Parts: sequence; structure tokens; C-alpha cells
Amino acid sequence: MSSNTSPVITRFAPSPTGHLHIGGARTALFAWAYARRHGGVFVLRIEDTDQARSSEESTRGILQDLAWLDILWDEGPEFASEGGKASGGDPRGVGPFSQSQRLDLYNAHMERLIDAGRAYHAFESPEELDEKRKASLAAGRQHRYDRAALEVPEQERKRRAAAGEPHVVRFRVPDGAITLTDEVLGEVTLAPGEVDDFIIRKRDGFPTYHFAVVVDDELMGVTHVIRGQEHLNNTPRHVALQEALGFRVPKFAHLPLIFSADGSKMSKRDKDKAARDACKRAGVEGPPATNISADEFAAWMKDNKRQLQTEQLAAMAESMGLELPEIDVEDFRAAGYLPDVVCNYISLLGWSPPAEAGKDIEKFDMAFLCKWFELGRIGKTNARFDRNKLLAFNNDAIGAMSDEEFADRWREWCARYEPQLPERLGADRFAMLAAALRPRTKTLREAAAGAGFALLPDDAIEFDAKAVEKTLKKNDGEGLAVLRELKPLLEALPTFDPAPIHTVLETYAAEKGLGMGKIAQPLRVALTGGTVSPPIDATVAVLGREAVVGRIERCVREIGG
RNA sequence: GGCCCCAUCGUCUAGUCUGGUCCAGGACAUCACCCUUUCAAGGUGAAGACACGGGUUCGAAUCCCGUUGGGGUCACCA
Repeated sequence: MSSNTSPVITRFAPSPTGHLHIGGARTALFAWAYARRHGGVFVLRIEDTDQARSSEESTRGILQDLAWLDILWDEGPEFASEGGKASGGDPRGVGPFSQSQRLDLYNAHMERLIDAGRAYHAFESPEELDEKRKASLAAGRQHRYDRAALEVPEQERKRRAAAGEPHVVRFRVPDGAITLTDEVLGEVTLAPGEVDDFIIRKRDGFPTYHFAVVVDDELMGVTHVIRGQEHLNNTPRHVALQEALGFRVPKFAHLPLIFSADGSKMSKRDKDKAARDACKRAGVEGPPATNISADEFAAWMKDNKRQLQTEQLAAMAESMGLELPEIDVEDFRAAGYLPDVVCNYISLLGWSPPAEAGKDIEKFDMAFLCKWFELGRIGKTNARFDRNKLLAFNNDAIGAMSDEEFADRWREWCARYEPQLPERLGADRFAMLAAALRPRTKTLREAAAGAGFALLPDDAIEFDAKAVEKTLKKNDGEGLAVLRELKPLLEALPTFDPAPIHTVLETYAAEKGLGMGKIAQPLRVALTGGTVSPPIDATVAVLGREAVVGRIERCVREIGG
């Protein structure tokens, strides 16, 4: 970086009121990439000024999700990820990074504003304001705060506030139009009177978002504010505040929003919707999970706006065999997507690499993103999230891996979501299965599902009726005959590895003048109960001699009668 | 509803700023065929868009205006 330009400082500032949403992840990714590209600093700040909704647990979850995506912050809460990489810290001494710990800082600047007459105490109750709002609405007027508090003389306002009377602090918004320049959208102007005297300190003494953001961005030296477009209308407030406080005005870049496939804004509600629709389709009348009360369920079914807890929805989905749409970063992790693929895909939502980077490049890694990311190439139009494309990318990434790497990644996934799977399989069979499954699996979860046949006890295999008919009974039971002849051949094999198994099957097929399909399919049904499994030699090898012989015997006995 | 933002294949997008090289390129999805030991994957090919209407210009996807459509936002939430 040249020495005459100030370093780039970006930040991601989530409020810890829930899980990290995939849209939030993209915001973080862009802010991170921009800082990386310019050799700058990426700060993580926790916006927990809403005491009622913020939680420590959410904060931990968000840090974990970011670390999983490998979006690591230079400054912010200290965190050691599972991979052992440390993040956070405060080399410049601009912390703490939780707003709830910065109250003194906010109050100091707030007092300056009040003393300068740019902000004032207001004593109306929330109920009072609510009534005024309703009255405006009923009269068909746009509601704006009427500055009623200013009718109380200044000295009296200060006296009452000092005496401890409950109050808020409002910013006295300057009269003129407010214009800001956005790096993505260009100039945006709000006419005079569009912004009213908004609250900057709540009754509970905490600053509102608007105030805290402005103070923190200044104190932390943030040069580029990168955030979602839903904040665009807030930005004039921030600019007005920055000017009143004598702060630098950072550059702004408002990102287009991410929508669900149906065109609505992607939100946790999508899960409620999917679950509710499923309940309606199935005609469910009582709560399908134990962590939901009957009343709660009934109210939720009736009211499309009502939301259940993530855990409740998960329990419901589990009991109904339902797949909820992925919304949170954690959802994608659980669904078996690779973090680098998720980053690759979401970076394409609203951004594309420049031509200098290469022609029509879509698949790239984090280093590429950091090398080429620029605000000027962020689009203005909202994007729909296309799970199919993400899935295709994930599939391609898995396809490009070595068997060993896939096994490692799958093992890590299993440790979190299916810990019994590698334990019961053992290292050798796990590796063998991983190699067999890798070319035909799109997600790590899918691989786990495909491993089911190897996990079941031999006598628990359920033979699919259609498969039995088609591959075993048809043509006077030619499939069963194959099984009977194959059993001793397989049993006699000196080593039970894919290669010799393959040779035996091929030799047998040649002798009988049969196609591989006539042999592999009956065997597959006998061993797995169905017609879908990894290549037959791998399927046989993974199960091992004992299980193979046992399963064939049982199949012949039960189907052959 | 007020205000603000946006508008290229079904979807994500390249191209728009610096009009002509664009009868618009890529990717995902779709369809067809090939391959095949199931399921996938893979290969080849096809179909598919400049929202509409006015300007400006020799020439507009690209510039201007309007219409329509979509979205965001209107809290003592962030």
C-alpha cells in the first residue's frame, strides 16, 4: 500500500440476537475481502445495545460461524477456532468490542451534543408516542416526531433529567436535505423533513444503534462501511450525526439484498413457512414435537407471522422427516456444504470478478477473492439464493478432491453431526467408504446418508419390494440363482478387497455370458436392500466377508423361500 | 401510502460509466443424445433474456424522460 493513503479499516458489526444469517455472512465476507485486498484491518464488533434480545450464546455462535467460514478478524473479541487459528485482539487499543461495554464513551459524546444544543432530553412515554403515531396514521399523515419535548424550557429539561426522571435523548436533525455518496448506488438525497428527530439514547441508558455505530466507527477509525441495503435509509441519519459530532464521514457501500427462491427476503421465517406448509399438507393437528406446547402450536399454525424457536423447528422437522430450508450459516454447515464453497457461492451474489482476473471465472478460492474484490463491481440488483447452484459448486469441489482430503473433511463433519458413524465403521472401512462415496456425493451429509447400508446390522436390512421383484424374482428367479452361485465364490476369496472382488464378479459374468448389471444388481439388493449403493466391488468390500455371506444367505432364505 | 433503491435468459451474472467489435457471452437449472454395473458423475448438443413506451443519435442492452414491475424503509430493533 502506498504511504500517502490512509489504511483501509472495515468492520462487520452483527447484533447477537440469533444465528449468523447467510446474508450477514456475505456482508462479513465482503468487508473482510475488501480489507484484505487493501492490506487493511478487519474489525469485528458486537452490537449488543438491545439488552432484551442480545445473548452471549448468540455471540459465541456468530464467532464460530465466521471462523468456520475462515473469515477471521484482525481486531475484536478474542477467539480460538477449532482449527487452532486465533482471531481478534486489540493492537490499536480501540476496544472493547462489545457496545454494552462502551457506555461511557457514548455518553461522553452524547453530552457534547446536548451541550451544543444538537440533542435534547425528551420525557414522553412510549405509550404517548405510540398514540401520536396511531393518530397520524389514522389521519393519513406521515408520522414525524413533533418536537413536543422542545416546548419544555431547556433549563427545565436538564434539571428533570439530572433529577433522574426517565427520558430519552433525541438528536436535533438539521433542517436541510441530506446527501450521501454510496460506492455502489451513487448519490442518494433525502429531502428536508424526511428524517425526524430520532432517539439516540434509550430510556434504559443505552445508545440506539444509530448513535453507537457512529461513535464506534469514528473511534475505531472505520474508513469503509459495508452493509446491507436495508440500512440505506439509516445512512443519512448517520451522516448527520457524524457532521454534528465533528467526525469523519466514511465511505459507504450498500449491498444488494439476498432473497429466497420465491422472491421474498431470505429470513428465518422461511423455515416457519416450510414447516407450517408441511403441517398443513399432512393435516397435523397437535404439536409434532415435544418442545412445543399445544397452545403455542395452534397459534403458530394460525398466524403466518409467528415464529418458533430454531430448536423447536428442528425438532419438528426431525419428527416429520422434513428438510427445512438452509438460512443460517450453521444450517449450511449441518447440510454438509464446504465453507470455501459457501464463500465462493455467496460472493457471486452481487459481485463478479473483473475481466482482468480471467474470462468468465466463477469458481475461486478466498485468495482469489481477496486479490480481486472491489466495491465498484458490486451490483445494484437484489439476488435470489439458488440452492441448486450452490449444490453444483459443492459437488464439483468434492469431485475435485483427493479421496484422502474428502475423508478428512467428511470425518470432521461427522465428528459434529454423526459422531457414531466413523466410530462404528473403523478407520479402514471409513476410508474405503469415503473413496467409494466421494464421486457420487454432493454434500457431506449425503455421504453420511449413503453410508447407511454399512451401518445397519445384517438382519436389519429391509428388502425393497420393487427391487426384489425386478432384480431377484423376475425371469424365474435368475437373480436368486446368481446369488446362490456367487456366495461360495466370494466366501472363498483370499483377500476381501475391491480389486479381487471385481475380478471374481467379472470372471463369473464372462462365464455365464451375463452383463454386469445382471450380477451387480441382485447382489446390491441382497447386501443393501435396494438398488442404489456405491460401485458393487466397493460395496462388497466395505461390508466384509462375514456380512456379505450373512446377508446373501438371509436374502436367499427370505426371498427364495 | 410517503420516501429511497433497482430492472439482461427460469436463476446468478458479463456487457452499461468510456453508445458501434452483442442478431448479447458464461454458470446453475431444463431438454435431447452418448457413456454406463445401480445412483451419480462425465461428454456432446439444444432451447432460453436486453420489462414496456417515448426520445437523443448515422447507430442504444448501453444516454435521457415516462410507465409498469420488484425491493427496502418508515421502533425507546439492529
